Amino acid sequence: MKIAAPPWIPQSVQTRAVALEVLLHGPISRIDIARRLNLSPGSLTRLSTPLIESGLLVEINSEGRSDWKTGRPSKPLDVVAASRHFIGMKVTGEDVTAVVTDLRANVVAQSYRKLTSQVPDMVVVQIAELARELAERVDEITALGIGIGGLVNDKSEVLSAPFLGWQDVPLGSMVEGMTGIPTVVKNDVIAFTEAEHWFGAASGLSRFAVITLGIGVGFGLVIHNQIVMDADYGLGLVGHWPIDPFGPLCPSGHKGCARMVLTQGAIVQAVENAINRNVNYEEILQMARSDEPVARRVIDDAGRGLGKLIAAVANLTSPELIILGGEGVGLVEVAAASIQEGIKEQRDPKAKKINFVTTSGDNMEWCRGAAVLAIQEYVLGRP
Amino acid sequence: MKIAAPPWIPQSVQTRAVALEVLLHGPISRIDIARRLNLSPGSLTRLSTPLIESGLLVEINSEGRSDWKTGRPSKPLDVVAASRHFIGMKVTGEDVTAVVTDLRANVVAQSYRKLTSQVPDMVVVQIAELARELAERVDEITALGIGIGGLVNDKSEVLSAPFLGWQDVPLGSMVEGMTGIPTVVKNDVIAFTEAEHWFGAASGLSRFAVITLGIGVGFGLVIHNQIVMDADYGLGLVGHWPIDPFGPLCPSGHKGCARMVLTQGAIVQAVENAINRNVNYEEILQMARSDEPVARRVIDDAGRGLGKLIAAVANLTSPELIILGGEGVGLVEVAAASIQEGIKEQRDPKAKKINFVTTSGDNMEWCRGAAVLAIQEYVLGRP
DNA sequence: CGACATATTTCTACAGTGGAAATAAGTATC
DNA sequence: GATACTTATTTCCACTGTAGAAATATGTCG
Repeated sequence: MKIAAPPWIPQSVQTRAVALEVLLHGPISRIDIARRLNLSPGSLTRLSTPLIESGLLVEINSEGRSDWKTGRPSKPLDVVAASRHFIGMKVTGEDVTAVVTDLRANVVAQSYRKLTSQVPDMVVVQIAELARELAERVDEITALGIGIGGLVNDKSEVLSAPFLGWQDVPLGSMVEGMTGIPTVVKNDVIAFTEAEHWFGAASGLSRFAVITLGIGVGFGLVIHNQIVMDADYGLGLVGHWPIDPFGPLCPSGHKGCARMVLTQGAIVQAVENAINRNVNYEEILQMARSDEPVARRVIDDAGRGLGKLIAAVANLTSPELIILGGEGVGLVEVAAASIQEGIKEQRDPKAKKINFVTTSGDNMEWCRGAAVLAIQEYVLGRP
Repeated sequence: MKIAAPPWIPQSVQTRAVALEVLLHGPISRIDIARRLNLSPGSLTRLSTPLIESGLLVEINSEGRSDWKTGRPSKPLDVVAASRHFIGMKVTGEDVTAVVTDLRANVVAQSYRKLTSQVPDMVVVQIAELARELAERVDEITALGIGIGGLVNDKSEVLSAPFLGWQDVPLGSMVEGMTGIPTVVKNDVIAFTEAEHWFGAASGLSRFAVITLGIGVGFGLVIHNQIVMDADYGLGLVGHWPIDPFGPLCPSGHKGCARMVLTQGAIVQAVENAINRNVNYEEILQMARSDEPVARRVIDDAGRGLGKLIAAVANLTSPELIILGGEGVGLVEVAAASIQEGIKEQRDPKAKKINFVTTSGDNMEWCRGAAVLAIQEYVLGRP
């Protein structure tokens, strides 16, 4: 397992800016970079040359330039995505899922480990084993990112992780100590949001929101190109969002809050209570599709609630896009009509239409998000 | 009436940054500016000298430096606030209120005019008269800002202003043409928000929210030091915020939305309906204070609703501060307890306490806000 | 093939920066 | 009151990174 990697070209602020521009905005010509960064063409030659020589960037053939014909064709620059590799891990109360990605967060390997214990020291051992296993599959690993549901401080210390019963666990430094790989730990929803921002549906947007459905309800917000976060981030405040004044009571004494209406657990519970037998989430979605009345009703209630939440987010933060993700995102397709109903209830008809998209709902998305944490740490350096 | 004013020192980006730092963060020593802007002390001498020579900045005596004793005392720099004057106007369906302020948005004169017509051409004539009248009271006017309730495009064109029945009125250029004063027009809540950001309770904060109560319910949001705004801004989307599922029906068919619960008109209406006589808003607040049951109930319902709205804003946007303003802000003191109740209903007890403050509720605040639009336009120049 | 259009490179003058050292202006100590 | 000390500000200089002009590269079009 090789860990060291060529350092990101930290030379000047502008060199970094150029490299970042190429990383985020794909193959792009020098002249376009110059325009985006307000630099002269001459400066761009100066800045890009050492990046190409170092092997981080390459010139590629422009090929199909449909809109332009005349003039010297540009030689777009692109990052050599495979020149660095990163590990991303998602830690839950039961298991650790992990992927290896390249610089553009493309997944090149993955693995999984069931937790045998929730004691921090034991978990760290399993994380380290998993990291070692994955590191064998590529030349070298540059950095490791871990996403975890809970309150995380300063990219390393887990202040509280309810699913693991953790309190004040310096996970980042523990893993770093055991693996030797530079490690960054952050909240899982933040990781997911950053991944969408850099390499996902929100690429290029400066203002968007993320709502994740799964075990809990997560919320991420990017405004003016930066994630919005404070010390409370990770408590899952949006899980308390009141959706149905007559809904089930949550442990905090709230009636019908988001986590009691939108989560997979809540939906399964509601249906099971009514039909008196065990079903799983996917089955419920299927039942709703074929208009089985109980499932249909529960799904529609959730859809309407989600619509109201979407509208609330849109009304307060005006995102260009809302991304719906998480394992429970299957709801969105089945409840499409009731989501629109919910939106309509809370949104001025004169306001512009709310754009939203769903992600695949694949569990690996969380790992990819964690890998993006590592990529960002590597690329942006100490802020 | 003199209009021309010494131009803001637009020389270099950094010179502007220094001037802005002094404008916003009051008397401040060169060394502190250097630290804030990440510049060397030497650079600060270079940058500040021409600003002092031009008369925009002055050295003042440091006087009481309570925390430090030894070393050469600093000579803090301050802007000569009285060196420029600005007009700020708030236009409603019935009247125009206006103030003259200095560079720090301190009010030095004010005036008022009842609108004799709502026809754009006539309104512009009255605005121009008012501007001329105010301009006589100071040496010269640098710029004019107008705040208006509605959708405004590009600092000048009013796309729609329901209270005036306007549609696509190029108010900015009309006023500029008639007065010769550089004019900027924006939404009134944005103006209010910017004023709080630059010179009000949110000075120095990078993330805060504003909720205004009055004829309508307004919402302003600043995140990462920039106002959050899109093309819909000015529609008053937060006025549709659902507060009471059993509340009065609004013209858009929403039940108990914010404007039907929180506005002065809604509160007066609710009380009058119950007691069968005419009362005004201030009387109702007084009645509630002495626990008159109808007023108490209406005020408490509004308070609880406002609390829920405050909590929603806090849950989604994590502001460092929420500022409550507008003519109807008297509600906040009288309904303090029920506001806390409303917050409690929607906020995780583990989340940190929400900070909020109220402004005076003086109508002049809107004008001051409009003046800040003019100040910003002058200081920041074309962006 | 020559005219044209656009991208990229080369070259140069120069503005703006950090950093060291000097200077200024106070307090603390004896 | 002299001296040491502390911090703010200024002076000065070497140097980096920039824009901008001009040259060059490389394609399309007629």
